[in-house]
Amino acid sequence: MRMSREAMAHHHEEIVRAASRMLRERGIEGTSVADLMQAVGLTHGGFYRHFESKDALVAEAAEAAFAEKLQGLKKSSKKRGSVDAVKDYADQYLSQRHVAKPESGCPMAALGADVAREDLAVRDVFADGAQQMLTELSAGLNGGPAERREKAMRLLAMLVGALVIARAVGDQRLGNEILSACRQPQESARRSKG
Amino acid sequence: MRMSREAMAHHHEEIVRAASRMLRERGIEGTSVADLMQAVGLTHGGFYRHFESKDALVAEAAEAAFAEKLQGLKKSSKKRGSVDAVKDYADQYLSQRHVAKPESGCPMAALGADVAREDLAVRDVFADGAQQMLTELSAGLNGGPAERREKAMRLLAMLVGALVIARAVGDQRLGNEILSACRQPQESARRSKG
DNA sequence: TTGTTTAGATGATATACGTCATCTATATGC
DNA sequence: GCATATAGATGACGTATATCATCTAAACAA
Repeated sequence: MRMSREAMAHHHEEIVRAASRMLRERGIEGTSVADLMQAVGLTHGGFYRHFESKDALVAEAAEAAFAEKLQGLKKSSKKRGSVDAVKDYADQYLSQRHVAKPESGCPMAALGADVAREDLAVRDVFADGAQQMLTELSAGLNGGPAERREKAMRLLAMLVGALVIARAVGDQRLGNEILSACRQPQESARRSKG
Repeated sequence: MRMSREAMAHHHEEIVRAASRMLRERGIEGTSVADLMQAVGLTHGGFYRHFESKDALVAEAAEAAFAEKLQGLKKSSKKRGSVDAVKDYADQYLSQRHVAKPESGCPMAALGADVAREDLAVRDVFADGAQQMLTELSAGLNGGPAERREKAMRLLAMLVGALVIARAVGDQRLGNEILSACRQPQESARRSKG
């Protein structure tokens, strides 16, 4: 039966929210339209009134996942300043909790490999998200603009890679060792010499 | 019809080799048993004479992919020494060619996220492969044993993350920028001050 | 050489998937 | 209030999947 505009908008939101979590947890191919709709309390039939295709949903869901992560980092920056915010972000990023909860975690680590095989629309969302993330991270690093951007790229790459590896290896000891090796940034070399 | 022992061993090898490439290119869920067998010139029927399940194949194929990569790095180490071998490895790792050719590339970047959802057998293969890779990389870095291992972990994480991100973003410019930001190791900070 | 084992081919089964057609009950426009 | 548009439910279609049963021809053991 037909729903009100608000009800439909609400459903749309809920579908995207659920998808952004389910996709990160199960991967793109592991997430079925029917399962997703059921998770929202609907049946599969209405799906195509909201999205042109599954791919279109993936793009929206990825956007939502990035927005969620960026919002957190931006809020934290305003409260504690960029430097501490970035430090905190890295620490939380490299936590066992993040390893265990991909559904609320970084979309690049959870979906990066999958997205590499998707169409341009989704990959553009990832490019946008990565750019914004780099801007936010570089604000918390020191050096000139170019150097800060370079550092942000290296930091982001290290974070994503550490998480991917820690999740892939069944060995928790190894995973944790990698996380903690990456937890202290470039400063560790300097510190260990002191 | 029944094949000779050697013929069967040869087929087994070819299936694993093809799988190790196809899995890295298409992902685990994107690789079907039938497609794989067809790529080797066989039909799907014989598959279960070689492997107990698709998961068992994934484990063997992942092992083969790691072995291939480790062999290359070890050979290079013996020829040019560990330090140059690791530098070369990082440069090749962070190349457009590697971005474009996942089927012959790093299994961690291509399959890490998928493997995180697989059973322990496959994840143990990944743990083993990562350990060996870390040993090999640390030999080409400087510092005490503990520091070298830590550096190797940070390097490996950065490499994997850079590749995952570069592949995910459709934007080639951004991808290349990230690759080149990661290409020069910790030395870049020192260099830029000189 | 004969009998047995078996690798691979063929085909089937059961399940799952994305997408679409149709139906129904309700929200919206007049 | 009435006519129309439509969100979601139901069900179907076509395709794809992992796995298993059966068949057959060839390799191996005796």
